[in-house]
Amino acid sequence: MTIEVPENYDPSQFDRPSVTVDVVIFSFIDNNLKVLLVERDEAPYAEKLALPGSFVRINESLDEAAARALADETGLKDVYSEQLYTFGTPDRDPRTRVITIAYFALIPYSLIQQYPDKQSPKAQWISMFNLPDLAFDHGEIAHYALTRLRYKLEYSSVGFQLLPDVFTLTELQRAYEIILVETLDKRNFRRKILAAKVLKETGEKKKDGEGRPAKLYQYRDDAIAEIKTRRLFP
Amino acid sequence: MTIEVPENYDPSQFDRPSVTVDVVIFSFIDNNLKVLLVERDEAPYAEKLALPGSFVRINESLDEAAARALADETGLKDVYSEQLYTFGTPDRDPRTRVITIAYFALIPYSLIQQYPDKQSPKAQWISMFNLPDLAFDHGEIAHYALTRLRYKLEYSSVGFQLLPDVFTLTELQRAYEIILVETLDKRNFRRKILAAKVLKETGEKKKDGEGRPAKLYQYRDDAIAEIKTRRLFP
DNA sequence: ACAAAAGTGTTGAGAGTACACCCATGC
DNA sequence: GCATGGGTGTACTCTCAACACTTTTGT
Repeated sequence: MTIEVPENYDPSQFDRPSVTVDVVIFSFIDNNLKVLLVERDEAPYAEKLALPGSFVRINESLDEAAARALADETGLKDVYSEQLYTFGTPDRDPRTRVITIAYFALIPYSLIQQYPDKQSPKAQWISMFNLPDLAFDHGEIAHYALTRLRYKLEYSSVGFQLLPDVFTLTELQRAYEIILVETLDKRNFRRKILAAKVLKETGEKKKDGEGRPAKLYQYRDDAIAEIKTRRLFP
Repeated sequence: MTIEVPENYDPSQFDRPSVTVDVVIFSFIDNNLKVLLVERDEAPYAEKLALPGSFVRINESLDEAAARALADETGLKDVYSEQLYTFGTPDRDPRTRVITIAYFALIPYSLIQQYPDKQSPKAQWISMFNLPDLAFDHGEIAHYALTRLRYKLEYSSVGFQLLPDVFTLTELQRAYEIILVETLDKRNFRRKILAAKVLKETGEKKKDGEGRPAKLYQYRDDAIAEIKTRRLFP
């Protein structure tokens, strides 16, 4: 919704900043890390892409606002999401002072495919490694989220959240490799992921594709995703 | 000119939340981790202690607002400070909707002692291990900051920021032990701290105190405080 | 000389890393 | 039977963790 404001509109007359949430929604699609972006059709930055976001309503929590923004664009609820950082330089939105609490979320693309009509027609999935200029400081926010995602891949095991319900270890490894931009040793990767005990075999095997069929795994809901790293002090 | 407004926009009411910063300021005083708290003299929570904080002004960044809040209570500028988390449940302040961006800061008590008159008379240093009930959700925020501090002690080496300009390794170890609530091995502690190359000897020795005089160290400004931990994947 | 705190090395265990071949399936 | 990707084990290295005695000073 937009309203008309006078020519002499002066943002500083509002002594309260506006508060929004913006969500960096990642998924792994076509062997690529993609982020969900929406077209803006209002000034400023019309025709630039932006992160999905929303004003924080007066009676909802920040987490709720982020979940709502995510659901508006994807139709999904109850996905992995966490608060990222709060961005609030005075000039990040040229219209008025806007402080945004950024979130990041990981969703399996299979859920989107299941209900394709629930995804907003304005939303599109763009490769994180080939981002266009985004509106506001959203490019910076997206890259901050990527850094956080890489960091989390290293000390926890949230990688599954980006993949379909069932997947092979090779597919999981491929996702790690593409996001981290490096190759990993197959045997060591498997040993560590399995040692973390966050996966369970489904008993099924992947039928399509060439070569020997791969075992299919899924995430154990009861598992704790944090992998203990060595501590600095014992 | 048009601007975007919330979907539930109602011009007759103020639908913008207030935005504040609150700062958890730690120092190590009298062999204890202490946090700087201020007396409130207005309702609600009059006579309860609260974190130092301030409304975010319309033309200052969040970092600037936090630095200002910190300087108002301590007289100090340019101290270690970072954004912690943003708290925004609708009822955290009973008067009105207030979203607060929490920061945490580490300062050496010696700086306070140097200019004692610059510290606000309303401010007091309270043991983090014996906190009274604080106003709003400030108790929760302070404990969140403690968790972050402990975590940072383990993978980086920010411990010095809590100590005077020069200190002995035993004093530094004592601080780690008290904050982490565990005893550390003296030889292993020294080896790791020195291997991180964030300290330099001053050449001086501590003269007072009993026993053999200890070498005095200070922080190397050019050092990088992050200690590399083992990565999950090579 | 003794009390008090500073300072210093070594060894065993466990995790990390590097590396190459056999297996199951479809065509 | 061969092409394709799946799956497996082992040896070396390095960091971590545990542990006790000597050194320097003041009294």
